[in-house]
Amino acid sequence: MLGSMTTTTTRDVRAPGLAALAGLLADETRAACLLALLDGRAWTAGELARHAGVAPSTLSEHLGKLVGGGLLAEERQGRHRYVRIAEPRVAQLVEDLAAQIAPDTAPRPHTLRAATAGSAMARGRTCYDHLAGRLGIAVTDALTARGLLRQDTGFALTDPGLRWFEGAGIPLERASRRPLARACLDWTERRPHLAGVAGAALCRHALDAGWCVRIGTERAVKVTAAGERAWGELLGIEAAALR
Amino acid sequence: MLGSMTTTTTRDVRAPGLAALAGLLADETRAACLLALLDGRAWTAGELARHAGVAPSTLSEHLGKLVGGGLLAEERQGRHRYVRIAEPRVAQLVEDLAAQIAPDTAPRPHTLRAATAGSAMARGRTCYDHLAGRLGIAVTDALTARGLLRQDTGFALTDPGLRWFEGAGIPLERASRRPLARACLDWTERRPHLAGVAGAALCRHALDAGWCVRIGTERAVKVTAAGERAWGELLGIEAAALR
DNA sequence: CGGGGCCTTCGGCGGGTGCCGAACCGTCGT
DNA sequence: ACGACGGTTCGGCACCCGCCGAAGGCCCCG
Repeated sequence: MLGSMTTTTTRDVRAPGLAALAGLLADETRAACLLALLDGRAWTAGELARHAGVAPSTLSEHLGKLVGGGLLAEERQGRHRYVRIAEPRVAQLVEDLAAQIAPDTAPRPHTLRAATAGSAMARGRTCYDHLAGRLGIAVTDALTARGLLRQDTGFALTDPGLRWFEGAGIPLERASRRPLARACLDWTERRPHLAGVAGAALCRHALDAGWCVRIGTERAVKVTAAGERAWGELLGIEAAALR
Repeated sequence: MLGSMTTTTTRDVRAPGLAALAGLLADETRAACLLALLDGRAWTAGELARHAGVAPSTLSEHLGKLVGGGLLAEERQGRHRYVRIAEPRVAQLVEDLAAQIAPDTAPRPHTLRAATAGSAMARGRTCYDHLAGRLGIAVTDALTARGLLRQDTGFALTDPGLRWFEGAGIPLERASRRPLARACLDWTERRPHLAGVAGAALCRHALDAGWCVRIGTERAVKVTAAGERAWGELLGIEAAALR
């Protein structure tokens, strides 16, 4: 990644790569794009322009930088330019960065519509490719309480945890360079939840199996009736904790 | 942290906090300062100015931004202004960011002096408050091979691992909000090594007990003769792996 | 084949910011 | 008490970069 960065430097003390990478994130419009793309989907340039509130021409230049920097991957289809986050590590980086921001610095919603949308997001949402919000926390806590996930000495699945995934019919790609389990700090709950290969597999399975459905066009997800049963049977999660 | 950031925004889609935080890292001079401060020590403003190759007045302004943004903490002593990384999570953020940069993008050393210093750094160094380089990898691998650290399902100490730290006389602060074990991606070896509370405690103990000593004014560390014995007895690390 | 939608390129504008040198202030040493 | 030194403030300069509108290209659809 970061293919287009110059390496010309007089002193090896300098860090052009680091500054250039941070520079890609250091613009409000580009940051808004990356946060929007954290939903894991591919957006068109026009959608992002309207979302960020800038002219299409302006956004086109931003996309050029983000794609050139390796943060985004693009896919041209006819007259549309679809763009998505290039790699999970990019999503992780944006998440980590966002988690550094003090909670009280985050803007509060003003309108009722934004408030209800916000509370839906707080209940449950996807964070790139895994579950977050109160739902993500509840699942992570349940895994931990049942001895399937270990958080007290780090963050890793246990052997019973591996068997649980197998028993639930959720295959885990173990050959991946990506870590099997990783902590992602939730920026509404300020608590870690399950990310990594296992987090992504669990989220995908929950959506495929109809345990959760996406609501609206945002990242928010809702637990279905079937989901309440499944989460309860498999992890002993109370239905009340999912609402 | 990030106390001085404005929250005035017309749309909650915007992410002024994220962009502002990234903006602090998006300058070559500031990035050079942060990388230098990754040695965990406190530097004076003048040292940093000479290190970065800019006028003292210029660096003073940079320090104002970094301190104001909560990334650095300062301590005034007489006519000196000592500055250090404010919190471990800031160091973690810089490490994560640096790890994103492609290895072949990293500048290669030009002079012989830089090359030898580079190889000393590659052998062993500190990464903020824990061990890195080949030494850090060797220790992490040895912990993993002995079943004290689990990397295959995430990154966490095992129960024998907890007892090992106790038996070695290395106390672990368990009440901390900081994770006990965390993976830090080494940017010379491109492999994870032990960070977090356990990594910091192990590094501090290794320096206190004389297993390692700092060489030069950089982050590089060297394994002593006593260290070779200790690493061998406690973790079965071959002396050859430490050189 | 023509029209409209999506995107990109280009020119130009304005604001932000990194940089320096000069002047100033406080501290430490002599 | 004086000078040296480290750090800061200020003014000014130059550059970079985000923004827009206008114009053009490309693709799809009618």
